[in-house]
Amino acid sequence: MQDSRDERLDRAFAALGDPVRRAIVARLSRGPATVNELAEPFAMSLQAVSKHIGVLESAGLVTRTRDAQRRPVHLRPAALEELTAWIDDYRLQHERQYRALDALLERTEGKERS
Amino acid sequence: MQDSRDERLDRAFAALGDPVRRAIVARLSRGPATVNELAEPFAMSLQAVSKHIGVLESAGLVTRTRDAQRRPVHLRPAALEELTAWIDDYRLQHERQYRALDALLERTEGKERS
DNA sequence: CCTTTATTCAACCTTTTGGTTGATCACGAA
DNA sequence: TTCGTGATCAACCAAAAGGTTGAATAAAGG
Repeated sequence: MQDSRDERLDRAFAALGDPVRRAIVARLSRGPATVNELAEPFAMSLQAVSKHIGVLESAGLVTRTRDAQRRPVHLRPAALEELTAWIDDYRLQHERQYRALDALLERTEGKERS
Repeated sequence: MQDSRDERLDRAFAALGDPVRRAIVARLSRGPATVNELAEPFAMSLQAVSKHIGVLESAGLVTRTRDAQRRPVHLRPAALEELTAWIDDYRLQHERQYRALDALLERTEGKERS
């Protein structure tokens, strides 16, 4: 599995595009949790939740450690940061673009009036 | 199609989990573009790109206007903002959580030493 | 009108995703 | 060693995603 920045973004954004996985991330923001704990709120098998965690892990959004038989899951805030960075990059570029356009229109109007 | 906040987030995050659609968003951050213009960089049919735009639109990330036969696509920065808001919410909560934990550990160590 | 240009609709196909169940593995406790 | 608990692996299935091609629609330009 290659791991370019684009591929990481693909997996991370796609991972968050599922309500179960977003709920898991939300839960983990309050601290690590085991698979059992994470599965508890959902009306689905433990295995299904385990798969969701696998998806989050391969997206770099969480890590798994070991504690006896348990496999506590931890949030990886750096991955979240990378996502906001990507979004803000283009959101702010768009904003700048519009400010520039407004300025241009204002100058043009000025000329037409004169 | 119901349109709860969760469903919008689902669609928006999932929409960005595709490199073609992220490239389209990146392009649109520099200003509106027609379907033809948006399709130009990709080695795929116009129809496929049109579908991608449809996905972005139903996620609320872009809007389509009309200009003669053309259907210029525009970025909707408010939707991007909603995504960063969601992420930052949990990213910051996680950070606070850790600061609180650190503080607790520090106090405990202090007691053990005394 | 007829043609060209820009785009969408529709049917279809293949791959991926999100779930299931049953078996297996890893560990701690008795 | 055996048992119970926590989690993963594997095989399978239905539904959704992402692409294709061909036909249809909308508007401008001869």
